[in-house]
Amino acid sequence: MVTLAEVAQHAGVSASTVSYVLSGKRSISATTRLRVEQSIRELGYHPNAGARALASSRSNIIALMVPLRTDMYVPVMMEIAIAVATTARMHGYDVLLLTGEEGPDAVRRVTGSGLADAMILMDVQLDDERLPLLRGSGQPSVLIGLPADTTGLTCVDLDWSATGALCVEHLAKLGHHDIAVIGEAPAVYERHTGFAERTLDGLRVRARELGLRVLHRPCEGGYDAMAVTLARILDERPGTTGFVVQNESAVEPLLALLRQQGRAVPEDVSVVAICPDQVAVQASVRLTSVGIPAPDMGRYAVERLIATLEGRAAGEVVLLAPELTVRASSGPAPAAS
Amino acid sequence: MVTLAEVAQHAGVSASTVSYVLSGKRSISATTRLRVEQSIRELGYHPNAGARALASSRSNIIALMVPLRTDMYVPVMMEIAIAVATTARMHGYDVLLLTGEEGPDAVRRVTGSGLADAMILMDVQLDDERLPLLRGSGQPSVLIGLPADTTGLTCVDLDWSATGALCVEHLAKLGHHDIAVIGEAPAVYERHTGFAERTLDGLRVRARELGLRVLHRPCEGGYDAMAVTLARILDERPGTTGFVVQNESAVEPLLALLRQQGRAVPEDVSVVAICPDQVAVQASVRLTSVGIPAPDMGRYAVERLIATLEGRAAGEVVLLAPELTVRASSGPAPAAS
DNA sequence: ATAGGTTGTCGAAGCGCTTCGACTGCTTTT
DNA sequence: AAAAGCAGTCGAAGCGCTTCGACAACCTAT
Repeated sequence: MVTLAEVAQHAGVSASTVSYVLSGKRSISATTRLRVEQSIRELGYHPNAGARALASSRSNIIALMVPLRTDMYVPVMMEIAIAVATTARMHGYDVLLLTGEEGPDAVRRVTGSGLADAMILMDVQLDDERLPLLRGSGQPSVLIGLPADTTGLTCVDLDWSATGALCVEHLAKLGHHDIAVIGEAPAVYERHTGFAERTLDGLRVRARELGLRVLHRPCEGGYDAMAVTLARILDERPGTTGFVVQNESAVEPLLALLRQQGRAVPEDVSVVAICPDQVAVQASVRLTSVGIPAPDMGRYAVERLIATLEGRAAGEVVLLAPELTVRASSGPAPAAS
Repeated sequence: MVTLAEVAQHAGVSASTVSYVLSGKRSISATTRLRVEQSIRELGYHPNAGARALASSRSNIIALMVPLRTDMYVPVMMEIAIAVATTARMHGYDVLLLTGEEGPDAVRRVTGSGLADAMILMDVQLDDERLPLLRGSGQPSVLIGLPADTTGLTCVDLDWSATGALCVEHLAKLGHHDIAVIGEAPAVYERHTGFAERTLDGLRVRARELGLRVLHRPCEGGYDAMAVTLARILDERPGTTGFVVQNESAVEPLLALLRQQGRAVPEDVSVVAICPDQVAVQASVRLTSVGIPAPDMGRYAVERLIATLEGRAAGEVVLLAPELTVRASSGPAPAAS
């Protein structure tokens, strides 16, 4: 293993000079810099991470806490994680992968040991138990998701409330009056995950303003669960012509079931999904959808975090505006029979 | 921030004693140990990760390199990643998330800087450019996937060749003669990803032994691509009654298209999928499938790695035996018309 | 009783880096 | 021409921990 001292000796300068060449924190003459850089290359020098962390008390690591539940759409999580890792690298940071499993302890451990300089938390619940710790520790952090109380916290999220409103507006404009919302699995609501509740609220409020009727049903993914849920919905509100689907894994089953029952999409019923664009275009009917900008969320989170680390920013909530793309699954409501 | 020295002072012992209490590397009297542990708790001490890494030259971090491509089934990646993180934590290790993007440079960086003690590589290609570096660096590592040359490497993977054979055997036993294989996206074959090629080889060899005809077609996911692929297959081999699907995102489209064409599953055609069990049971027809044991793969990888770090193991290839579960998508071949 | 082991503890020497103050020659200002 | 400033470099002091050798104090065998 090559050390700073060896590079210094090879280049004929002192260790501190090499350090300053590396960090750029003091001016170095062009000739010296070149010589040092040459030595670094020749010897294949890599600064030792531990020594660096010890001396500077900065690890250049960002901790990312991902949920290990699988009841939410996993590819979105993965996309966010990858965006976080990629963006972090662009800024010279590495990413430590923490699972939600450890819970608050992980926050304590990472904060206390100086393992990471900052944290990103995903899958934030409205009343998340990690938040008091985070506030108390003074650890720079960004939440992906919106808890109930955001004082002193930096949060990045899709504006789910606006997302819900947008879906219902689209259907209203097309003349639909009875809307059914296929929600996430019941467990998601039970643990008060912000995005699910906010979507529903935003949707309901706008629906009321527009004079639409809304029926909301949580739904596990898969065909069997969807079949039961759909049957109940059509039983209770036979006139339902618009569907908003938030649970990605219910989308395809819904389309298949509707087809099977002879209800044409979009002639008889319209479907609006809340899902990544890639899913929307790969479905059996190209779906009118509000996209989930996972990469943006990851990227923003890292950028906010680094701004905070550099003292360029403080607690703040960033809500990304939702965008609805009209595709082939929504159309004018059928004339009332 | 509380330091070792402060704990030592509080407990009335020397710093080294506290260190030995923590590591258990020398015997400590019960009374002293208790006193030290008490002080640690009272002061809320957490060892500093950087200092530890510097002094011991072990970071207790495992680097996990995940592909950032999205042309392969993402949830499997995520499941592996989560299993890796969870297992690693159980052994006192943290996980650093590296994206494939950096490629060989990441290996150099992590190896050189002592950031991580070991690496796990996913999405290994048959002739992976990271391998020479890995061999050269002496960095302990485990591959999830099987390259062409495994000398000196530790690898964990599903036995894809046996998987392919298993699928074809099942269909043969049911009396099918003409088999079509819906493969991964062409790009996956082009970059010589081991698992795709091995599956195909295993399947073909066994098919020849059993006297079956096999037609293989790579296929992007989604309805449109699948429609084209299916049309071509049925055009070339109208008598095809058995399908083996490796590309997860082609499965549902295939089922929908067959249904649409009036071919009943499993009465007219049988479908065997290679996918996680969860996907198999959630599909519109409960799929006969060979499962992908993602959590096992992650867990094994970490356990091998830790064994290597502790000098309890050397390079070795672990192939997990595939298991086929019969569900509702496969049945006896229809009588020849 | 004495040589030889154990057991439990301490002190000190680093691990490889960052960073602060100090110093040397210059160039600029007055 | 002296004072002041600046660019460029160095030496040394740590950062908080692990680990090695040393050394008491005690226990066992002869």
